[in-house]
Amino acid sequence: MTADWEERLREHGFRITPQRQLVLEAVEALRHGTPEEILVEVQRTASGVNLSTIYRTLEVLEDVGLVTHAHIGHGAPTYHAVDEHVHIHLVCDRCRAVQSIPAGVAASFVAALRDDYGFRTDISHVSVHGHCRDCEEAPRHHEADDPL
Amino acid sequence: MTADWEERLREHGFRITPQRQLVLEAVEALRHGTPEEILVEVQRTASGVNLSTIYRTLEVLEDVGLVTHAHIGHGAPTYHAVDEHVHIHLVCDRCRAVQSIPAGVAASFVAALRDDYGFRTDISHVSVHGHCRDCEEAPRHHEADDPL
DNA sequence: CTAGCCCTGCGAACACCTTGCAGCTACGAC
DNA sequence: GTCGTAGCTGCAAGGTGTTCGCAGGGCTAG
Repeated sequence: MTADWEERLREHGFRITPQRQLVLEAVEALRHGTPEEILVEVQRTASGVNLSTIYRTLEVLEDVGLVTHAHIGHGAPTYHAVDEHVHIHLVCDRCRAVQSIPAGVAASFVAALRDDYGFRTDISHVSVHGHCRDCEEAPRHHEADDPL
Repeated sequence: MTADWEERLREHGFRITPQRQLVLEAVEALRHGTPEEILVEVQRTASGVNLSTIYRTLEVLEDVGLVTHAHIGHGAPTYHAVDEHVHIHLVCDRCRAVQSIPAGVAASFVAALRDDYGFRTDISHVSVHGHCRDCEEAPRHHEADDPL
């Protein structure tokens, strides 16, 4: 039996390799993962895998539509599998917390962008910045001096 | 006569320096500028200014509320003066074009986030990714192989 | 004018990502 | 099964964007 992801890679002329399988499994296991985190997860099984392989593999997997990425902070992007529910990231700029909410909340906004500007929005790629409930209620005037 | 920006800095205990003035003027002149672009603009007047000073100055100016930044691509953030009209960036992932639209378009979305999730959205900090009208109408299957 | 501390320039360091290359391996052809 | 080749990987070096430590200099209060 041939798994769906193998099919997907072959369709696009890519080969099936242990590394590609491991990266895909890592992404699914982590739900949200930076390339670095994915590397660590993959290395639990295969310690020899290199970071550059992670990057190249993620690019391939994204190309064939098995994973997507979103820019949450300003640094590392986070990857997740496509069969997850489509969601939007709410990023608190004060405490760095990330909250996921259903994409439906933005439906009318997305529709307005499409109708008024002809812009097709990739809503899962968006990250919304602001302040979460907790930080808003406790308005101390210093932002996240805890280095994460 | 004391300019408004000087007042603003003093209020927060910061000093007035030529570098801070030049950076602020550069941001206002460029309307959208990365730190690197701001450096170039500043160096047209004062060639000795260093990049690290740009970063530190932008941090100070943002702290006192004279400039803000938004993450447009995945790389350099762009800074702009706060007296600009609040706007949202529409980023086309295919042709890299950036379009600015009035923040009002997202009003109901922002309201929903506030009411349903207690999240206070900094809408000008958001960048929305997707495909612009032109790229959507000409669906060629290669993305921006022109290296910008 | 003077003293003190903030601010700046400089260089090194850091984080994140990409690239060139040599060897290995998946996979179609036989 | 085995062979050949092109695609893939590991490694190390390099690139870009950003931060930090330090020593000297300039802004400001007194």
